[in-house]
Amino acid sequence: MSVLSEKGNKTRALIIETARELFHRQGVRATSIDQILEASGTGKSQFYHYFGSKDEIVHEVLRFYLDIFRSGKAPVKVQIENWDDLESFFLDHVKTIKKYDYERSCPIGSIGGELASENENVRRDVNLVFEYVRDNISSFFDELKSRGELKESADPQSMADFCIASVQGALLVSKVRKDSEAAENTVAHAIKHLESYRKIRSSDS
Amino acid sequence: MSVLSEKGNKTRALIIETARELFHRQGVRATSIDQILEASGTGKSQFYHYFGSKDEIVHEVLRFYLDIFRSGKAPVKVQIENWDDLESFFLDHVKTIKKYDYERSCPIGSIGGELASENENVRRDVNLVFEYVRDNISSFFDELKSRGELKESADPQSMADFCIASVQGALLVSKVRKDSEAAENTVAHAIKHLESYRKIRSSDS
Amino acid sequence: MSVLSEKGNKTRALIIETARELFHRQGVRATSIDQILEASGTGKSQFYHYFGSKDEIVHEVLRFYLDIFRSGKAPVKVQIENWDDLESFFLDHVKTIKKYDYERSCPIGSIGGELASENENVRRDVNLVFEYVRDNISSFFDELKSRGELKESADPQSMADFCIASVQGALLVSKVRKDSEAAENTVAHAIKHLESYRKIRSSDS
Amino acid sequence: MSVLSEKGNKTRALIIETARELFHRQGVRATSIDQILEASGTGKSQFYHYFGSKDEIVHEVLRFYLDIFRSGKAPVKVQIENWDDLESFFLDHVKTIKKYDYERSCPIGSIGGELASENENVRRDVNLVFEYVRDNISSFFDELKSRGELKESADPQSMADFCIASVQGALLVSKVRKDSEAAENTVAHAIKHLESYRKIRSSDS
DNA sequence: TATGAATGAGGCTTCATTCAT
DNA sequence: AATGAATGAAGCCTCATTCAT
Repeated sequence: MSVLSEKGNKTRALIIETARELFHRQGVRATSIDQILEASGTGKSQFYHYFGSKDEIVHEVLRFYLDIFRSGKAPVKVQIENWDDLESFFLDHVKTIKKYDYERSCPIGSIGGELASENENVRRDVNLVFEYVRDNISSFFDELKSRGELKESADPQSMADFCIASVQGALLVSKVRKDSEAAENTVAHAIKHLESYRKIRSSDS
Repeated sequence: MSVLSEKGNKTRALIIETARELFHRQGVRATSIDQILEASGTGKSQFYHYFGSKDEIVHEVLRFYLDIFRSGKAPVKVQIENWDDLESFFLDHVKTIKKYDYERSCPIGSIGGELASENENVRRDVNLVFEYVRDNISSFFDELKSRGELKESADPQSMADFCIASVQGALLVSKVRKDSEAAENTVAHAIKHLESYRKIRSSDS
Repeated sequence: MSVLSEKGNKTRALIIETARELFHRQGVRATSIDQILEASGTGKSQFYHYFGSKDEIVHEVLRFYLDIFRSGKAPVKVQIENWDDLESFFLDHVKTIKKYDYERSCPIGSIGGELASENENVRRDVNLVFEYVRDNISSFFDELKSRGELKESADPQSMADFCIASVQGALLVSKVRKDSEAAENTVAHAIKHLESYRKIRSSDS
Repeated sequence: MSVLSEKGNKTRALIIETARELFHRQGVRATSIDQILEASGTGKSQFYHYFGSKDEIVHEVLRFYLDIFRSGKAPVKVQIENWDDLESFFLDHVKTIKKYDYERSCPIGSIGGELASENENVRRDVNLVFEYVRDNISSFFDELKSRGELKESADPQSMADFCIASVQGALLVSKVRKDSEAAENTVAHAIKHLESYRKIRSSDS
């Protein structure tokens, strides 16, 4: 069911995983196909046996991200059910890039930043992921609102947009700064802002 | 005083300006030196006469951005003196990318996103610009605070980080979405959040 | 008896037929084995089960052509028995390429043109077909001559050479021109020339 | 004025000449760019300094042929002024391929045969050369006719088509046969046929 | 007999950079 | 200060063929 097991093929999955890691570490354009194959220990033209082009593997990588978000296997859970989940959404993003010593930003957003202007398909793929996340977050706010736990002025969609953009910005700036400070500050502000829309503060948050 | 007039050389300035535009439109790696030269109508080795390498022109482009921020000639003013200026800081960013039909994000942040991981010098150059902007914004909050116009809980530095990150995120997401909505929503929330730190609302805001 | 039924194998026949069509449409070098397999719906190593190499399938395709000429199943009959047959030989060639909108030339001659210089076996295979056709045509002229229906100056072999070459040239030029005019003009002249060797004009021509 | 001196560049001319020779010897697809560069002693990427693609050098080679026909520097003169010239047109073609031991056919026609179906630009380029030759030949017949030296039934255009096609066919078949016989027979017949349209036979033919 | 994964050479093209003039 | 030819490494991709199952 997952992208990787779709053809039950290990090599294919290995190539995707290797590409994903390299794209995240150094960007798509900075990653050559030879590099992917060398890093994955795969022979030269296996790549084109499984993927028609470099574009296609970018597509597969983005599909992979959408997939792990959907299945909840991503390092950041996007199925937000309570304020704790929302806070984790922000904090886990920061925690994740900490693993890479703040030398990387969001693997999805960075692909978008690099390629959206030159490749419409990639732009759409990235957007699909963003939309999935946004829909999940905005559903949470919808839910809250319908339960009367959010101020009337709160607009779920716009708040979800704010969540995604502030996280993207936080990660991008932390990469440029090579430290966590800006990211931590940013998400702290974001969380505080969102909570300002709460009407009643439940004890579980 | 400006980077472009430094050597009183028009060709050099033209190359920088052309490179800047192309880097913004399609990214640094996607822009070849040949393309810069063709677009600027300059000959092949003009480039290597003025710039030692491609890295160097990236450096010059980033220096240019720092320069126009310093001289106030940038499309977005970063010398914030009042709440209107702060609001303009956000709105002008959105207004600026509207000119490009939301097909571009921040020209500085995008260079950082693309190259910070592979080129430490570029990372530092981008960071220099971010720091300049952050210092200006945080000075404004410092000033407010010293005048007692900001709540005690307000932390100027962290608020400035939030400003930069949310703008970067807003522009990145708008590029992926290819529309203004996410960016507008994001900056609206950001502005609202920052204003929540105001103690007294002056009539000029 | 036919090449295709030799092993009673449908897959093998299908591959040959598909290759034949693709070679005719786009040339041998322009046709990859993968393309043949995809077009024929056969698996990758089916090919190497039946054929040892790409060269071998070219050989089989040429054998196929020789085969259909021998069995009279070719779109052009080369067993010439009277002047009508000879005229048909020319006209049917033109009629045949008309089906392909004059975008192809002779499937046999074009393989020769493409590969004769680099592959001696192919050259011989093509030549075998040409010889078969020439022998048939020259037999007709021999027959006529022995019946006293041809002028003394007529040389059957040389006339047969002329037949083949003028047809090959007509088809090649029509492909380059992408219309029938040159081909029609050429074969009309060829026919007229050949008939100039007739001594008595029978009513059936 | 010639294609080769157009940019006054020796390397460029050398590449074209080398490509031309290799295309004639082994075909366009069988000739790699590396091979052209190695044979011409040129560095690897000089090719792309002068030519945008492999297609472009095919174009240049065909332009070269048109050029030498126009300037009369081709091994075969196409500016036909009398019957001797016409006869030479046929015989010189055969003489020319004799130099290559009948292992090549017409360098122009063979490019057409190989690429006309897949590359419309090449088809047009080849056709341009064919048209130039045809126009020259048909002008000769026109001239004859206007002088009353050709039978009324003679159609200059169609006769010119016949000339080109029979030569193309003669050369193609001689390559497949690897000897001169078929070509010599074919052109002899062609010449004889064309002369059958003469009204008065001058002594100089 | 059949499947498709694996191999590796080589093809076309792009690129940053250097050199000669 | 200026021109553009030359260089060579590397990038993306295609191909014929072999191997393991």
